Amino acid sequence: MSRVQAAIDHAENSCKSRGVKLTNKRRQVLSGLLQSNKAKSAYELADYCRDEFGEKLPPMSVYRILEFLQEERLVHKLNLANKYIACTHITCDHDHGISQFLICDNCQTVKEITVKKSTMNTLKRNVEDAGFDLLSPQMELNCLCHDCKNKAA
Amino acid sequence: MSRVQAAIDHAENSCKSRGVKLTNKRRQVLSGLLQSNKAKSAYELADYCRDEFGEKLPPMSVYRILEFLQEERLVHKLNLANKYIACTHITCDHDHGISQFLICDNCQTVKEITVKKSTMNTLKRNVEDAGFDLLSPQMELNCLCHDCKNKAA
DNA sequence: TGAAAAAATGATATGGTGTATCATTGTTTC
DNA sequence: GAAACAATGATACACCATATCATTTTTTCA
Repeated sequence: MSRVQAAIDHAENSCKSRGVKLTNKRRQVLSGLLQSNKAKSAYELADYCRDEFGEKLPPMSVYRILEFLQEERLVHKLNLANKYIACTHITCDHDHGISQFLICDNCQTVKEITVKKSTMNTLKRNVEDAGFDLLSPQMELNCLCHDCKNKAA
Repeated sequence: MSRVQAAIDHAENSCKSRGVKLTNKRRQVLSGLLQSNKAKSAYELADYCRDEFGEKLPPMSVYRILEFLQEERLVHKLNLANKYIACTHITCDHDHGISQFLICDNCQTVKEITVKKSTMNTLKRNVEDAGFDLLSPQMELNCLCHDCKNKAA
C-alpha cells in the first residue's frame, strides 16, 4: 500500500474515532497535500481536485475543508506563504509537540521538525523577559535545503 | 524634540551618508510607522498619508517606498501579517543582529527583540540536523502581551 | 418510513494584498 | 538646457480569503 493510501486510511480511522466524517472531497484535498512535499494553496488544491478527480470544487469549499482538516490535526497552515501542508505525523497515534517548519527558498520543499523542548523553553523565557507570553510558537523558517545547496555548489 | 522627529532626523542623516534620498513621501510613510507601536499595512499607510498630509499616494508607490525603507534598514516587514513596522534601532549607529518580533494577538502591539546568540545557534544546529540551512532566522511569534494578560485577569 | 434537523457543499460577490506595465514628473549631471 | 536617471502616478490584474445565501446530502428520531 502506498504511503499516501496508508496515511489516508489512518486519517479515516482517526476521524471515525473522533465522530467526524472524512468525506470524499475532504479525502481528495488531503490526498492532494499528501502526495507532495511542498505546501499548496487552496486554489492549487481546487485545481488538483479538478484535474485529478474531475471535481469542480469552489474555493470556498476548499477553505472549509482545509479548516476541517486543521481541526482534525491532519493539516497545517503555513502562514508565511498562505499555503497548506499535510501533517507529517498523521500516522503517529501519539500527540506531538509544537511543529516548526523549514521551507526551502529555492525548491519550496517543506520539512516539519520538532525543536527540542529545552530550546523552546529558553526562547519562551526570552520572550517573557520582554513582557510577552508565547501563544503558539509555530515557527516558519526560510531555509535552503541541502539538495539545493549541493546543486548550487 | 519628539521621539518621532529624532528618529526621522537620524534616518535623514543615515540616508545622506549612504548617498540616497529620504524624499518627502518616504519621510511621511516612515513617520506613519514611527508614530505607532503596531504594524501597518501598505494600504493603511496610504490612508495615513492621505488623512495626515493630504497626499494621495497610490498603493504601488507605498510598496516602492516600503521597499526602499527596508533596503535602508529603517523598516521591517512582518511577513505573517503582511504589515510593516519601523525598526526599533533607527537611532542606533551600530549594526544590530537578527530581530525577532513578538506580536500581541489581542492588541497587535509589536515588540522587536534580539534573541540570545546561543539560542539561535542551538536552533541553527537543530535545523541543520534536519538537512536545511537557516537563511533568515527572522521569527515572528504570536504572543499575548502582559498588559492584555493583566486586563483579561 | 419519512419529515425535521443538521451537516456539507455550491454559487456569487466582494475585499485585501501584491505586482506588472507603461506613463509622467522631478532631479542630477555635465 | 538637453540627456540621463530617479521617483512617482495610473491602470489593470492576479491571488488569497471571507461573507452571504442557496442547495444538496446525511442523520436523527418519532
